[in-house]
Amino acid sequence: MLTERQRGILEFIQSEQREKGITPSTREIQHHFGFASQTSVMQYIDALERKGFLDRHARKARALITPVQKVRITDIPIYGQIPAGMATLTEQTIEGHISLDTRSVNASKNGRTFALRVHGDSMIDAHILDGDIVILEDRKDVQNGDIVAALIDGETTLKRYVTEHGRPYLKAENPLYPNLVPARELRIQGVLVSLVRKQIAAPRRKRG
Amino acid sequence: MLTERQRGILEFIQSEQREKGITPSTREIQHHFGFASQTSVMQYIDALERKGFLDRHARKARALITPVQKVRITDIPIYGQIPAGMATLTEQTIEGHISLDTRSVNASKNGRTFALRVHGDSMIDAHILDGDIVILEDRKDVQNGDIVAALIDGETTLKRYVTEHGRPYLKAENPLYPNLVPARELRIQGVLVSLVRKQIAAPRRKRG
DNA sequence: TGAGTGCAAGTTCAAATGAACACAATGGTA
DNA sequence: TACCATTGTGTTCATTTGAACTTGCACTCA
Repeated sequence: MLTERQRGILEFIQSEQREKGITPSTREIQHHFGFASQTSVMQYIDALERKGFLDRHARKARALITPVQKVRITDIPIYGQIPAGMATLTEQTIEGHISLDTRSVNASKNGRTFALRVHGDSMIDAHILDGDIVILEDRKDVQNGDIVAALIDGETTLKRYVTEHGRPYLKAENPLYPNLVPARELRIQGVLVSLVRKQIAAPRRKRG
Repeated sequence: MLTERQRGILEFIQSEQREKGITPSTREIQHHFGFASQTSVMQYIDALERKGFLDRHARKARALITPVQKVRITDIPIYGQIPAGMATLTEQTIEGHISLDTRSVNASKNGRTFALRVHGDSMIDAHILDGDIVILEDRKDVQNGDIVAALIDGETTLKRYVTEHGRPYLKAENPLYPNLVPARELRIQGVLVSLVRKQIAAPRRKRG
């Protein structure tokens, strides 16, 4: 699809974006490859754009969008708790951020994506551990069997959403924890789309 | 630390970088905030740089480096198999890439980081599932209890590294699988540092 | 043989862009 | 009071930078 030279140009642009954080100008590319004319670079950029390996913001400096940028990193805020609904998700309650490329997350474009740090082992049978970071999406279409973050007694907890005989309830994936049948409304805050676990260096026990 | 306006400017720069992939020019920032003069923006950028919230490439267009870029995303290659040792980890065997910020991974600076897609349920009791992506590091200091990728019978498998009476062996975290005591040498390819799970939308079964 | 494509050089332009300097108002602090 | 940081305007300058047009060579394909 690409010629040797074209691939070289694209890789140089990408490596500069990754290492320096900025896109090289056409002259900078020119000098790196030792071209006598800047026009050569323009032609390569034309070819790369035509073949779909590059997007360009016309007449803007250093404005080449390569797959490095395209696989947009979503900078997801990590919350400790979501006490009073999504409205209170302010900057203050953010514990940190996590970055993932969009392919790694099952996230759709619509919903807002956020993350929670898991407390406790109530979802251990779903293989979600204490300390895991779960990526959730503020979505409307919750389905039977989805793992969700819900507001119960003023606290956000992670549970499996199950409907039985048309009535929804929340199921813990640990026999030690009871199921939760909502008395009134059920406030779903997000649906699990992805999970990130930072492995601890020296595990104390093999199983819980 | 930052004034309201300064934070607003920084957030605008970051949101443009995230959404459009390119850093706004000083004039673009000016027009977004309705300033009559471009100098105002220059002053804010000065302040942000002085306070350490921004890095600047002098005299280069659209060359502001914000924390969005700083938390360098490590573009980790995902391999399906590592048959014949690290030497054969060529571009061809790469299944894809995954991006994580360096904080999310336990990765040290020394070792090379790579990823494997997990096949099978031999590590189910360590809560590692079929289809999970495990992030590993090519490290020398393997410790008792670490989960490692090792080469066994020409195939890469994920197992727990256990030493007993001074002799190392590989333990599957599933009673259905046998332990593996190496006859000769043990080829450790990487130590588990992190894990990413892409949640499937509609789970068919709750447990294996 | 002619058309098309990739590659490279030379030249010139206009716009985009970072930067500098002068001036001024405000609010807090030493 | 004097000093300083913050905020804002107005103006000007020198580069930087993308872009356009031309010419030339080599190679492939019809």
